[in-house]
Amino acid sequence: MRELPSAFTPAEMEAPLYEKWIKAGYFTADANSNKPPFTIVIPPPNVTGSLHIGHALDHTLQDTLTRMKRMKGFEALWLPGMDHAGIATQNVVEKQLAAQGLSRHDLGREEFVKKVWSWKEESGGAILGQMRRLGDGVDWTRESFTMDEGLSKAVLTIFKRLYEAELIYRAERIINWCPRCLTALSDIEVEHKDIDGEFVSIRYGDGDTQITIATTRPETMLGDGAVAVNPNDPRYKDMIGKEVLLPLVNRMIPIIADELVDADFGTGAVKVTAAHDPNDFEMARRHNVPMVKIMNEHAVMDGSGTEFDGMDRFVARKAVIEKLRSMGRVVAEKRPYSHSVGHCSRCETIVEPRLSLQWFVKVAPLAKAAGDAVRDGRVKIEPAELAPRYFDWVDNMHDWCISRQLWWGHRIPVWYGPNGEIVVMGPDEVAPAGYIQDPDVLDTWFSSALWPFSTLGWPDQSADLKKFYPTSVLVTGYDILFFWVARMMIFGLFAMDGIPPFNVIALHGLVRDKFGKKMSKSRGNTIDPLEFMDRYGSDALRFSLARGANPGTDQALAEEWVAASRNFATKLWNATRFAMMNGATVEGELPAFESLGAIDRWILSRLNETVTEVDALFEAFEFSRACEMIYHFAWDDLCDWYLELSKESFATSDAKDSKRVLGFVLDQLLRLMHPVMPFITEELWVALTGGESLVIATWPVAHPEHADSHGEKLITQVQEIVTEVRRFRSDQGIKTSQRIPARFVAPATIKPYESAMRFVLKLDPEPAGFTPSATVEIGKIKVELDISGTVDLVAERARLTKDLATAQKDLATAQVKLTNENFMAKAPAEVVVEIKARLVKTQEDIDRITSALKSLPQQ
RNA sequence: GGGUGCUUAGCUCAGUGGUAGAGCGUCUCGUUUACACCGAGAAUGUCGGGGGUUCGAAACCCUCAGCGCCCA
Repeated sequence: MRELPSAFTPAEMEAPLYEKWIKAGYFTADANSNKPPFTIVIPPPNVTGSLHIGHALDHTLQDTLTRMKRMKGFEALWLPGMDHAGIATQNVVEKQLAAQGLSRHDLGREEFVKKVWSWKEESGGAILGQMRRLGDGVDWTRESFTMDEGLSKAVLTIFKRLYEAELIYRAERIINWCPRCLTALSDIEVEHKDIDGEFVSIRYGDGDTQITIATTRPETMLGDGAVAVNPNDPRYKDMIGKEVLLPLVNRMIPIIADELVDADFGTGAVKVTAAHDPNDFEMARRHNVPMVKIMNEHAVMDGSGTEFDGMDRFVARKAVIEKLRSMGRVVAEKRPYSHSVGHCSRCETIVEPRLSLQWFVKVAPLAKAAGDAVRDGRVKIEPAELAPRYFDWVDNMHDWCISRQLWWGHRIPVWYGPNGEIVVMGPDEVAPAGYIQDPDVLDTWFSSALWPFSTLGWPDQSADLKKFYPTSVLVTGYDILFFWVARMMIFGLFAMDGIPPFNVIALHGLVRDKFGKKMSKSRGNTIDPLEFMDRYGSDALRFSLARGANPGTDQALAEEWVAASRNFATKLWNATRFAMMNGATVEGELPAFESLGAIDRWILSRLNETVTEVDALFEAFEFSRACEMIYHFAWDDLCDWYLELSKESFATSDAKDSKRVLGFVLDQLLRLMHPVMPFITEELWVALTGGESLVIATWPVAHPEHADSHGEKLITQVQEIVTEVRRFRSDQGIKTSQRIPARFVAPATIKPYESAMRFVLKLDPEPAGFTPSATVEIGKIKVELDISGTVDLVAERARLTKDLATAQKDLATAQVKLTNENFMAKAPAEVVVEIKARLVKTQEDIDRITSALKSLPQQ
């Protein structure tokens, strides 16, 4: 057993501990072991990203589960890695090039991709180092990257299989286009935000045939192919089938009828711009309306054949309105008009719906399977209340646009022949000579969706895949339920013959600021987890996050709370140090439970309850409640009561049994806390036990034979006595350090703990001729005190009066119930018994306090 | 507009039928040899409003109000 330094210093102690674990290879999983597997794949962070507070939470929970399962004897694998983040990464490197006045086209595709790889090697993956600081017990030997050779092979394999199953197709559709990133986006890469726009009513047509449409995007009228009204709208019934003049363009366009048009919205007539709006596109397909493109890829007006060509879309909007106004065709203008507009989730640019030829995944049949896996219970969503959100998403999923007009990513494995042939190449297949590969790459999430099995070696039937698939649990924020989770489910079920990629989806919430506000750069209320780790240690940050993590709900985080967790760590440190100084030991058998004193039995009983509860709570992903229990056991039960009540025996006897009990309790507590606070517990446990490492120690097991309700009641009484005497002392203004002669008048059951109580309360034995000047009564127990000087009668009267009022209130509540016939007739017997007991006790209290008040000397 | 959640102590949140809880903060006292990153004591709530079910409601139902999130 070695001596503990006087304080825990995270900055010095954490990094070497992590090194120790890595060197020992504790986190390296063995696919050939005969232990049952426990697998978590990390939701892959972005290669350009760094650790933010949301990661810190997500990782803390995953690490907690993995470490606990490892201690429980599972072959635990927590697999780390990153995704290649197509747009984000390409943006980073293009920015660097731009600084030198270059574009990616100056380099050419091959050179540019090389450049991205070297960026990745030099500056990518900052988050990996930060994960080490957090203490993530991941298996670095299995670190994966979506662009790795093996994972790329998985991408080619599944693409080909999906294509052959006719679940991937190419078509010209309206997609979300980012005019800045110059690529298509999927629906989930678009964020809808309300903006202050305008709503303009424009008169189309002349003479007899006139109709007023209303729009938020006047500039797109240059591409209109029709005007649509609801077929049941009496205002326009007669106009259906007629043609009106499209102003500015001077083209005649038809008036069509479609159910999609909401007669109550705007003027009830809408323009149909098939090539620039998804709803219009649908209507146009039904009615054979021509699709006129009037913008180029930069969202600059192009091909309209009007004076507006060459203008940016927003410049053109103003110009078009101005021109129409001058023609007297603007009937109404509403400004500002708040409406929802899609923005590129990467660069915030307003997305342009654009008609273009892209590759899609046909998701309906796949999504149905993903929904069913949860519906029929093969996959559990925790908390279950969030399942409806999942269903809502998978049951209404649109086809997924997977092609991206980027260079960084998995290039679409499709080759086009000279006569329009299309061939799809799997891994190791070579396209026929003269064929040209599709220039686009796949959506990053296409490869992320394979993560739970591509990282384990799929499509090869590897040992890892056999041992560790399906993964045990996916831990992630509910905010990305749609992003990765649904897609991993879809592809996992397809690729792995119907076996879902995880058994449980455990969802947590977002970390918010101390007032519960969402963190954002613009608000300036973001929290940097690295700063908090610097200041308070990783354990403190982890404990704060885990303690706040109620399933599926957001949590607030404040610096003061992380400081409080650090204080808790320090408390634990000092308690262990104190225990070791007093000879706490883990050597030898634990003494027979029945032979122990009530204080020792009590702490063992409390430990048993804590172990049982904490284990169940962690298993149920109830991190907050588990941490809460640990906190109260360690601080209240162990430090405030057990250690305090034991001090007297440690000081005056060899306390052999207590030393062994204390050693046992601390040993078990440190094991229990290790998954959440790995660093400090490791340091303490090794010092206390001389063991190799907590990482590979066994998880505490419950000791039902230690459950001791009688002992617990006894100590509860002891606690009441101590608290009441302290309260008396405080009310009387007696310093805690002042010793007071006292006499205990207590039943035999309490007698054995009198000396411990005297020690805690600084009460001296009564001298000869002891005359008490005050009495503190707790039920039938009396503590008579001889305080030097006079008793503060005012304070004493106040104390007793307050107690009397409380007792009288309790008595009244009990009486009301017991005189209620309905209550007596209908309430369960055990409740009635309880209330009756309460009545008796409060009545006794009242009698006792009343007489104490009477016997108090008058001023 | 559709869906969904929330409203409990100054702040952030637990608490799914039997006398309202925690952490942080606040107030008072205290250098008692583990710990001042500490100890002891204290104060603080018509559980958003209204109605209902029940012997009994913070909890279950209805309704109103306010706030939030997701989707469109």
